Amino acid sequence: MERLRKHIEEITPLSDEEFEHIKTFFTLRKVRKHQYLIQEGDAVGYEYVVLGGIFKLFYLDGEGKEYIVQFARVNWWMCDYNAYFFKGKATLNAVCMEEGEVLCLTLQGREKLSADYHKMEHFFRVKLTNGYAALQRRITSLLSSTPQERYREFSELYPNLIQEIPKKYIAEYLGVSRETLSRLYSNGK
Amino acid sequence: MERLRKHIEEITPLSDEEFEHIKTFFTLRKVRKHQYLIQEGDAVGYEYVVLGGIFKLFYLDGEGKEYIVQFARVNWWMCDYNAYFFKGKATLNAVCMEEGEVLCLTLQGREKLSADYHKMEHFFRVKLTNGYAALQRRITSLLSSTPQERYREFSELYPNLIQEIPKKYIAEYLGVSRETLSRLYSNGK
DNA sequence: AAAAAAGTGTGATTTAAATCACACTTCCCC
DNA sequence: GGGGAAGTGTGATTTAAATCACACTTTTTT
Repeated sequence: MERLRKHIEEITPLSDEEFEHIKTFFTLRKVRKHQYLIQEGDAVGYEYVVLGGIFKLFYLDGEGKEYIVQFARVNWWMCDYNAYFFKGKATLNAVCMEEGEVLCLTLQGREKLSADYHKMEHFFRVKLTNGYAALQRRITSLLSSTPQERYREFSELYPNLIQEIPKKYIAEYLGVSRETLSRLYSNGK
Repeated sequence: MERLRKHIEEITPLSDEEFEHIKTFFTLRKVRKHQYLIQEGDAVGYEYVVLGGIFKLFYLDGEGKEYIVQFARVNWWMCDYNAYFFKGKATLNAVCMEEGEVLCLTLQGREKLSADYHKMEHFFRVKLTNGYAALQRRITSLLSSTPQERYREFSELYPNLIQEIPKKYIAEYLGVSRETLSRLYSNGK
């Protein structure tokens, strides 16, 4: 929980009492490899802040092919936000790729925290601001860049992830086949 | 300005005095066809709320090809948020496609409004929430859907836009060539 | 009202990437 | 520690979409 406090305080300072109350909205969950946090078709009760481990958020098409919308590591937030905010069924899946822990927050929790603490509303707004800007960049990249450029951008943005996760999944994130990705760096990148 | 009030009050009610003060942060600007609101390479001083007209936000690559990140019509917000929030140079362009009006808001304005009025911070958070969810869906679609599926999704989401803007630009939004898009609906969709 | 610019449909050709196929390696998990 | 699953590289083939080319239409501009 101390990690959560640090995370929030990167954006806004909290008093001890405030944090004592705020933290009651979060529940800790340990997650093992291959475990699902969100499953397509189910309601989405929580959003997740990663405390440790690696997760992927992905869409599964009719033929069983995966398309990775997001990876998530420590301090990343992860959810199928369409289902979560609008109380629909998940179209995305979230799975643990490397054992770790997450904190879970319900939508009511999020809204209550935002309503009760201007600070927390501010915190969420700043996080969303950053996230929105990042997604805008990702869209630009998906539209305009070649696979090799996307690979380069990715390795600059997440140099550590490149080492730690199978290239197969990086291909699924970049929107190319694993074979094409493999040829990108065996040939002259 | 009444339209702005209505727009904000879709999310949170405002007293007359509140709105009187809030509106001072916005400046009105009439925009003619082909006019730029944001130009690649420049600093991004404002974000824009559209009161009327149609706008496109796009990336221009080295060969002069356009890739449309977003269209914007009444009540849509539009900006190169990476440049705006992080005070960098624009990599995107925003241009008027059909004469109209926008309200302009500086980053300090936005932050001041958010700090002074919990309500406004709430308003911005809700707008970002919706926007984030929409971009998450767009990414899923760009990764996993075929051009024909993306075209169908687009025409369901924005049936009116389909009529009103040249198909050429819809192609640039969907990430296909205009020829391919043209063949999609001449053949059996 | 005429000229220019922008947008559109459709065929022919090229091309980048997907798919298929298979051998090899590494990672887990019983 | 051995067996199966998961991941990887590389060639051959197929395929969807980009590109090129051009005629035609519509919209803007002056």
